[in-house]
Amino acid sequence: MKIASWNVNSLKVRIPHLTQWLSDAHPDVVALQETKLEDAKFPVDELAAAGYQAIYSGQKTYNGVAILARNDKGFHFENVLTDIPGLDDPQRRILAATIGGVRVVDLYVVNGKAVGDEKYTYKLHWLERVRDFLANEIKRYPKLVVLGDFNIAPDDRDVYDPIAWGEEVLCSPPERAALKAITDMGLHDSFRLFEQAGSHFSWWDYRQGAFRRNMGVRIDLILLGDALKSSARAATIDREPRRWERPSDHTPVTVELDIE
DNA sequence: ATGGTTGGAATCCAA
Repeated sequence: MKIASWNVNSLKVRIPHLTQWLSDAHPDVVALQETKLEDAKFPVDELAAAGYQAIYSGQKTYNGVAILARNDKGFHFENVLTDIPGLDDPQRRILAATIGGVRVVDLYVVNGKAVGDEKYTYKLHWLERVRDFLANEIKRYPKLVVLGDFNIAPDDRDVYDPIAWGEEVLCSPPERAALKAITDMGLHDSFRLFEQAGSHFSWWDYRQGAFRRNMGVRIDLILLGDALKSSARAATIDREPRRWERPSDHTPVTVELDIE
């Protein structure tokens, strides 16, 4: 089973990129973030033509998450959640479903803007609620995958210039501690099961030729529960779509699991 | 220190 995550930064603009990449990479399950589309405008037909069914939780202009699954595998979306139980949040940032026996939780973590900003405070609070939610999810569904745009670089290897970046947003100790509180529950960064070197990034700023200069950060993650860790066969970052015309500022990340 | 780019909306906000 091949599972991917991609922050598309407007699905309306990126439908050609997404359908091209689906055709190239043939993932079984894809978690999307920043669709920026109301549910009524979700491109169900275009994705069906590409061979994928979808669930989605969107809003106008901001945020928005979706999960795609290949039609030819006979997958169904079961036990779908669009909110953290008990958290009343209009921002569409979480979507969970069970697909082929695997629990998939798609997250679009709050960016936070800057350390100390009210959005940063909201980010840390939101991550606490996510941690509590995931503690219950992993009990109920040991075969858990948590993936998406975490808006946190796990450590200095995941930042092009950690000295310059310092303890700014995406790298601040409280954010990294919030991520560690999640991974400490037995949710493993799949990319680091295979690759230990730095300079592997998933997001590059649109400005100043950042992609060409590989000035990026690795903030798009796929976490695997203990029960799936030994099934992992590969974890990759596909830089190719970032080279395409009018790209998202993020590129897709993938994990291959040795399960059907 | 500042500004650089993109998307979606409305001529500014979020990333």
